[in-house]
Amino acid sequence: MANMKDIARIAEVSLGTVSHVLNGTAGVREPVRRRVLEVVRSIGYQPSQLARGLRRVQTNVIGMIIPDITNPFFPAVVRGAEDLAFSNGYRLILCNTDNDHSKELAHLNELRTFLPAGLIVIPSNFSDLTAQAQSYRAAGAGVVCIDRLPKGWDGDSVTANNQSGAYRATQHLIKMGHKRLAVITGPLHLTNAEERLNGFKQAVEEAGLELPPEYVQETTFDKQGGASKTKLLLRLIPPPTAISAGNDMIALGVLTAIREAGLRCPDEVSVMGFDDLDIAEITNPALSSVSQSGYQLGMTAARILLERIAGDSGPAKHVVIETSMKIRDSVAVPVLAASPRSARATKIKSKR
Amino acid sequence: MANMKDIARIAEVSLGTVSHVLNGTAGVREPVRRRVLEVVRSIGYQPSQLARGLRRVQTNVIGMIIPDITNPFFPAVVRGAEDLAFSNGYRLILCNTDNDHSKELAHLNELRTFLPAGLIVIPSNFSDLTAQAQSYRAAGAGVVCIDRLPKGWDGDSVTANNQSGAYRATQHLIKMGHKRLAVITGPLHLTNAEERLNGFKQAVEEAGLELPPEYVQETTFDKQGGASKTKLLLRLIPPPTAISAGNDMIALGVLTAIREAGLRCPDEVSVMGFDDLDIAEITNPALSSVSQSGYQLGMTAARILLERIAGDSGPAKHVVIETSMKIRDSVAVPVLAASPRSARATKIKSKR
DNA sequence: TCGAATTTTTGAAAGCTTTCAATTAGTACC
DNA sequence: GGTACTAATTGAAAGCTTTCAAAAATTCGA
Repeated sequence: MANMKDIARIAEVSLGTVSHVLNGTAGVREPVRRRVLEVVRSIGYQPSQLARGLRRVQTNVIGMIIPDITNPFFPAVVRGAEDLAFSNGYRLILCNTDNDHSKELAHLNELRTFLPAGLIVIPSNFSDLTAQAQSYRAAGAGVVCIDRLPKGWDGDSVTANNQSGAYRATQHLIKMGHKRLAVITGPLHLTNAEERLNGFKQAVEEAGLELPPEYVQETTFDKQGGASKTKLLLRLIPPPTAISAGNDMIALGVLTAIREAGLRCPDEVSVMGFDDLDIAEITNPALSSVSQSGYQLGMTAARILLERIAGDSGPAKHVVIETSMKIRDSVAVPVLAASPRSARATKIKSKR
Repeated sequence: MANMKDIARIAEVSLGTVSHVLNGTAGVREPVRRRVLEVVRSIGYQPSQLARGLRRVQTNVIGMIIPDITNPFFPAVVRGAEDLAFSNGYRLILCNTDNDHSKELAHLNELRTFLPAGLIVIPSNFSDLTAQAQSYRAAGAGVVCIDRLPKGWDGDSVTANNQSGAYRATQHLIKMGHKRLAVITGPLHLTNAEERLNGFKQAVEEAGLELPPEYVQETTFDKQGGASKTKLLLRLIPPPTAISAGNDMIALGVLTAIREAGLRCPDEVSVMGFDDLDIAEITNPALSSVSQSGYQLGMTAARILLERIAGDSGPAKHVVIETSMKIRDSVAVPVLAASPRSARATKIKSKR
């Protein structure tokens, strides 16, 4: 591959001049500039990112660390980040941690040796990111934490307004007439799961409703967790008439478990999701959910990172992205009978 | 960050020796070796991937070029590749092309300057990959093409057995008693779409059934395409009793359009998908589909690439991954009446 | 114990860019 | 046309590693 030395030779200028033309680091007389550019074009020269990065102590790489690209919420996040990064000349190195903090650590240590311009991280369980980020920042790289925050995080962050989203979703259930609301949360050491639970509790308390401890179940953010906890909830006496799920994957499990228990959603049990994944439209019944834009999450993180790279050294930024409600068919007015199990279920059309 | 010079100074050896210890490129006497390793450990040294790549003319980066990570089939592919790459010390740079060959070209040109060890590519529409791959290979980088192949591709490839998958799926429809089979294919300039169509046709011909040209519809690989072509198919006289979709996203649109036309699946129209995405379990009715493992696709590509990196310079490899049928509820025995539209639909349980 | 053969270790160069101090060219003004 | 500037250009060093030829150390056999 051609290098700057070739350009310099052919254009009959020095190496330094070629660099100045390419980077605009010093004034270059117009005819010379044109001559160099012409050679660059004709030869199809592209600067070595390695040599450039080595010299500048910074590459055009952004490390993106996420739990698992296979989880349907994350691709949009990655895409949002990639789009903005790409259009600004940056490239993404994608790393999956499977929520394993030792895998995360391995990625963090390895990525450092690429001298990335920055990192966008969805922290793993019990992440040690706070300490690691310190050394990245010392090396002049930005670190933006998204979706959920490790404990003690004081750097830039982009998160959804989980609390208000869950709060409004729960209000919706209450307005529909539900009095016995249960919640199946994600792992509560994750800030997003915790915030959603807080939003739920806030709405329940404000409405003066009781919340028996058995009505709050914690599990993993997946279908299986949702299904097993739902089985448990439906066996309680009295059972809840509505279940608020920590995310859509959990909600998927809830729907399955309701069906397997011989009950019908929304006739006998209402379900509310969170995330508004594409699948929410497809489930039967279509899932009402709190919509948060993963794409915007990722893109905002990239935007903040680019600002940092451009030199912004102001105080930490905490962007909170608002959610919106997507009302579909999984929530209805509850059956009035004390024990819905024995009640003659009457189909009541959900309000749209 | 510490560098090899520091190690050499502290361990009281030369730079070359440190390198030899780290890479095993020359015999180093045991006590010396231990001394160096001890310093490396205590200082937490990690080699600069940039300097190493620059010198070796090859980095531990693999470029992964795909149409769009947001498309539900691709995350598993990426994950399969990442898992094997990561465990062998390689990192993935992820690039989305949106099936736009100029965007693909931009990525290909830019990636080159990272001196990647190789590329895994799902080619875009009208991809110019064949020419580009040449120059990558000349630079000692492997290029593996997956999922679909650009025209004239003669390099390594990993694809699903699209033809046999579609063939067997269509046989299944025929065995269920369908005589009027329609197909909605993806863009036929994509080899995978074409192969699936061929498999479909093969089964139809072998069964001695007629295939009116209007029963073959081509569209994009998405919901919308599936929906609009289905509307068209259902207006034909006579309409098909079964529709084979080019992939599950198309099938999703087919299901929606059937419902919107006031018909029922599988009672009045049977539907067969391709890919067996996670959503296939969720649709109503659950979608019968041809299952292909994206994870295995990605992982196999990474395996071949690693073999190439390790020095294998044998002839091009063409791995074909077998598919399997996932029978669910979207296919049933067709209603016998000549015009299903007017027939009194009788629910017939699909065989499992 | 000596010389030859082998193994270890060393030092410098190369890979490609950016950057800085130093040099050269050009401009403006008298 | 010459001086005092300013602006443009140059050349070398630095960033960190690998690799190769050469030098030094060790081993082996007699």
